[in-house]
Amino acid sequence: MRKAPLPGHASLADVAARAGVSTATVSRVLNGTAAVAQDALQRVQRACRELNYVPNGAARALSSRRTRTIGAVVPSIENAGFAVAIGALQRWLVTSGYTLIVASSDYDPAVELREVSLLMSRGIDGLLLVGGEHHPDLVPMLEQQELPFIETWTLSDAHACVGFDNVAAARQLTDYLLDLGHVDIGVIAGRMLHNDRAASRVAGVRQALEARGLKLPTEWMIERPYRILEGRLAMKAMLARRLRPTAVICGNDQLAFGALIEAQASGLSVPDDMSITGFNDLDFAAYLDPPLTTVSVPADQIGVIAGEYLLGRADGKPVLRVNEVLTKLIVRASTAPPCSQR
Amino acid sequence: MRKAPLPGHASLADVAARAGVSTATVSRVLNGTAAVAQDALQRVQRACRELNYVPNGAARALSSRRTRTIGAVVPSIENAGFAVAIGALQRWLVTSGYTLIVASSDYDPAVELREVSLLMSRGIDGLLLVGGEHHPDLVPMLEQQELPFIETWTLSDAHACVGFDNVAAARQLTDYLLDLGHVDIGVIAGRMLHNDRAASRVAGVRQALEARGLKLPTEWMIERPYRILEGRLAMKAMLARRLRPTAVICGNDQLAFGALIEAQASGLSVPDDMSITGFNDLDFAAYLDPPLTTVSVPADQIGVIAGEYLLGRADGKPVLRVNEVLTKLIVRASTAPPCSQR
DNA sequence: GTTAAAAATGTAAGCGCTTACATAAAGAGG
DNA sequence: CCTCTTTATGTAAGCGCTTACATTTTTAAC
Repeated sequence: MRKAPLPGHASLADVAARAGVSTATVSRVLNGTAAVAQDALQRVQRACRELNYVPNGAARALSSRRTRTIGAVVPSIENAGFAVAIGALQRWLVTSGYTLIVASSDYDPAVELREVSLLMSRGIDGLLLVGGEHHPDLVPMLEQQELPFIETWTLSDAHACVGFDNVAAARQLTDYLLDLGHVDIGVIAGRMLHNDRAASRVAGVRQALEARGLKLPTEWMIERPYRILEGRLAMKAMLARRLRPTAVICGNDQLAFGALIEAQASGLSVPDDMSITGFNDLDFAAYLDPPLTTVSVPADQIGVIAGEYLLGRADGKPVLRVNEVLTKLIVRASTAPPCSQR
Repeated sequence: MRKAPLPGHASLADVAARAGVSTATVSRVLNGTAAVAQDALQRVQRACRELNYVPNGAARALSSRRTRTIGAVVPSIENAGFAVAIGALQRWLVTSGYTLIVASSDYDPAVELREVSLLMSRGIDGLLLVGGEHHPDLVPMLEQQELPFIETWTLSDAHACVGFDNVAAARQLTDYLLDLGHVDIGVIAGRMLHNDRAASRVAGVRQALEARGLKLPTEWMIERPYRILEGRLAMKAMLARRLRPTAVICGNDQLAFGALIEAQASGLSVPDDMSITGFNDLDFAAYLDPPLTTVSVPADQIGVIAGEYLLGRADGKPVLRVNEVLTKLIVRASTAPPCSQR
């Protein structure tokens, strides 16, 4: 049941026939897997052009057992950090002829598991995951199918990873505040359920505090989704407490943004009356009033390194299991010593 | 060369053998394409579970001639609007078992063409594009391969589309400013080269102006990439002019943000000394000081409708070629009548 | 009980590539 | 000029599914 030789949908066999060579030779030209004589090569290229030949990826994947596709499942593609990493990853992959499938898990391990299953049945050669906290069936499934994967935004001692130590980063930020003289420090964290990065950051704050004999009071610890509005609400709640902290560490820049405007709306001066910090150093952080002290995270590097790892694995090349990227404390004007110190 | 019956990598034939049925029956169970007896169905499901069966998407795509994958090529996945649309599209697709491949063109038609070629050769059943301005070879290529595609963020009279009339939206915004009494209106536009949305918005401003016998002076028309910093620079340049406008229309919220802080840094009061508007109504727009007057765009709707269209086409169902979504003028506090009017 | 129609299942031919392996052509060495 | 490599090309067997078609089993109708 050979199809009619329409100009569209030409197969490799059509190209071979037109170029007067075998399908094997055409395949060699297309993939550069073996030397082909000059004239044959040109005849094949010409035939491809004339027939508007578009390779059939499914057939190629089936016979070569490589899909040339990488999957990425992130909590939310709308999150600027993940979007940047995804963008960097894709731009890197395309230089090797790979495509990228993306999916969002909405911070739900069950959804993440389903998405990964779908990607696997669709066919991928590698997978990018965020964080180290997954559905219990996820990693066994990946290992059982021998699918290379890498965890991002975290450092793992079990799996391949590219990221940073969230605990240490938060500790550094807290130490900076402590060194400034702050003692009463509050936290507006992201939701910690199914988000080990958020949880680690809070743990880092606690560690730094405890190292100086301080504690994080329950009433100064508020947990909210990563949104500007939620930051406002959280700050409003915090300011309603009997005592208020002199510095508030926020889980990310959005929460900090919201916290900042709410503090100002309540008549507080930042940083004079209260210091506020963010995390991620998104584009707007430098332009808030006052400019936000935060921690920059090289999301693009994370994406690229994940790509290098995954393609390396796909090609059987040696790769590093653990890839640490550097975060940096960006001190701007939203932090200062507490009133009492001046 | 039958592979060893490892627990991983079981094929449909392995499942069939274990369940004591033919491969056709297994396929029917998996796809629900035909009725299967109760007991056979259960035996098959059990066998799948026991063998950890994962379907081979390449084989499925090859024989069924459907990849169950949609492609999306946007200018930049880092752009919040596109990220939202992509997220909404993916969440919609997954409910039908479809996956999404994404790629960024960086506002370059040549790159867009390459990305689309790559996606086509990898195999997709439909394609989302942004805007109506492409490389001349792009649409012919899609039509020749009979690949369903839809243009987004724009309305087209030639192709399928989901979006809005950028000219009309900008006109509405400008009319609002004109009604407020502004006569001296400047524009900080996004780069118009290879971005018909940006160009259309400027055209809309011009139309509204001309309808009242006004013009957009060259020195009040600045074109910059969509970034906060660029907005600052643009405003700085505009304020350096001999005469300054009483209102500045910015191509998007980022430019408006930058313009706003630069105006304030120069000692201007917004909106008293100058009105400023944005476009898109991103999350931060409502929280700027003053809150930004802008135009909201339902990016999530665009993504979902694009998904409906593409899946509809893939299933041969009737679909609407033109899908208009509604933008809305969001009046906040960054706009007011000009000084002279008060 | 017989027969026709409906329902369930099986058979096997591809889908369009890649890639061992076989074969032929072209150089190299003596 | 003939054999031995080396290089270029062809042959054909899958890759793991779907699906038209054939066959068998069940159910319904009379």
